[in-house]
Amino acid sequence: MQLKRADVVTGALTLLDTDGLDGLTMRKLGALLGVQAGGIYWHFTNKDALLDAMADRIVEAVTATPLTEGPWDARLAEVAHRLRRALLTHRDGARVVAGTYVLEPNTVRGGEQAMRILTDAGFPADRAGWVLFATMYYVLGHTIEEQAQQAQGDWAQRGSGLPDSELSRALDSVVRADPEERFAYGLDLLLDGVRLRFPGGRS
Amino acid sequence: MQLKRADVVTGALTLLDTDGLDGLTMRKLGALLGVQAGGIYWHFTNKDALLDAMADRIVEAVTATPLTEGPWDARLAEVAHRLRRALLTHRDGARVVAGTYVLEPNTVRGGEQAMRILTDAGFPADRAGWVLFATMYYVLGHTIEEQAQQAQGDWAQRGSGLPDSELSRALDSVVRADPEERFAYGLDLLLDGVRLRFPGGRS
DNA sequence: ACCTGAACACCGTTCAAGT
DNA sequence: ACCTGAACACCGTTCAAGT
Repeated sequence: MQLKRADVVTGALTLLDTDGLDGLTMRKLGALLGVQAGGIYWHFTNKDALLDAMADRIVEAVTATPLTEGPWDARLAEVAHRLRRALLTHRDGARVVAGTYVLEPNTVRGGEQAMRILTDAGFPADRAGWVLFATMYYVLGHTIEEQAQQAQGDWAQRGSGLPDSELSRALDSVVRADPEERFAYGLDLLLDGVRLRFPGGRS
Repeated sequence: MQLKRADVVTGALTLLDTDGLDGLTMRKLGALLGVQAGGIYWHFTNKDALLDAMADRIVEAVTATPLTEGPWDARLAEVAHRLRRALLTHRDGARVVAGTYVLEPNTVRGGEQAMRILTDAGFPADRAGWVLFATMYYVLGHTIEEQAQQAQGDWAQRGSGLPDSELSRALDSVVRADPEERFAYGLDLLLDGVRLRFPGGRS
C-alpha cells in the first residue's frame, strides 16, 4: 500500500501528539510510516511544507459546519472559539499553526468566512482586515500559552517562586482561571472595541 | 580578558541580528566570542537559559525611563508601544521574547509596572492580570508578524497569488498599512474594551 | 575558575540507485 | 512513480583534561 500525501500528514499529527513539536523529526515520522526519512521528501519538498499541511489539517474543523445565524459579533466570536478548540485538539497545535503563514485551502476558507462576517456587517474591507488579524493574534497567543501551561506544570510554580507582588497575583489569576472563561473575556474586550467602531453603533 | 555572562548575551544579540533566530547556533556564537561552543556552557546551563537572558536584555528598554504621567489607558498604551519598539530593535526580537516565559529582572519589572497601572486605576487584581496577558498576546503577535514580513518579502506576493477575494484584500490592507498605525488601531480596540469595564466608566 | 578537544547522539536534506 | 541506502553538513550537550 503506497503512501499518500494525506497519510503523511495524519502520521505527522499522530507523532505531534505523542512527541510534541520539538520531538517531531523526519526520521521518527519515517519510522512511524514504515519508510526511510528521505522517502518523505518525495511527498513534501521539505519539513516546512509538511508543517503547512499539518496546520491546514488542524484548522479544517473551523469551517466544517456552517455558522449559526445571528449578529456579526456573535458569529465572529464563534469563529474564534472554533479556532481555539481546533488548536487544542492536537498537542502544540497553536504553535504549529502560528508558525506557518499558509494559504492552503482550509486556512483560506476560514479567512474568507471571517472577513465576510465583517464586511457583510458594513465594515470597510481594510479595517476588517486589521480587525481579523488582531483577533488572530489574540487567539493564537492565548492558545499557545494555554498549551505551554498544559505541557509543563512548572508554569504555576514559577509564579510561586516570585515574592508576593502585583505580578505574582497576575500570574495566579491567569493560571488558576478557567481557560475558556479567560479566553472569552479577552475576546470580548477586543470585540467591544470593534462594536464601538461598527457603523451601526453598539449591537 | 575573560568572558562574562553579559558579554555572551551581547554577542548572542549581535549574532541574532546578522543570522536570525534560526541561524543562532552555539558553535557560531563560540566563534564570535573566540571560544569553543562547549565553553559557553560554563556561563549558561543550556541554550534556552541563554535565550531567556537575551529576552530579558531586549526588554530592558521598556522600563529604562519613567512613564509619562497621565490617565491609566494612555500609560498602558505607552508600555505597549515601548515593548513593540524594544522588540523591533533586534531581528526576530519578538520571537525570542515570545518563546520564553521568563521571570528575569527586567521582565518582572515591566510586568509589575503594567499591573500597577491597572490596579492603581481601580481594576481588581485578577481582571488586571487577564487584561495584561491579553495585551501581551496582541503586542507579541503583531510584532512577530511585522518581523516575519520584514524578513521575507514573499509575504506580499503570497497575497497576490490568491484570486481577488475578501481575504486577498485583507492581506493587502495588512501588508500595505503603516505598521505603527495598524498596531495602534488594534491596541485601541482592546483598550476600548478595558475602558468599558473600567470602574470609573469611559475616560 | 574558565575553557579546550573531542566525542555522543542526534538533526534536515540530497541523490544515485533500485523496483 | 515511489522509495532505499548512504552520505553531507550540520546541530546541542557533555566531560575529561588542561591552565
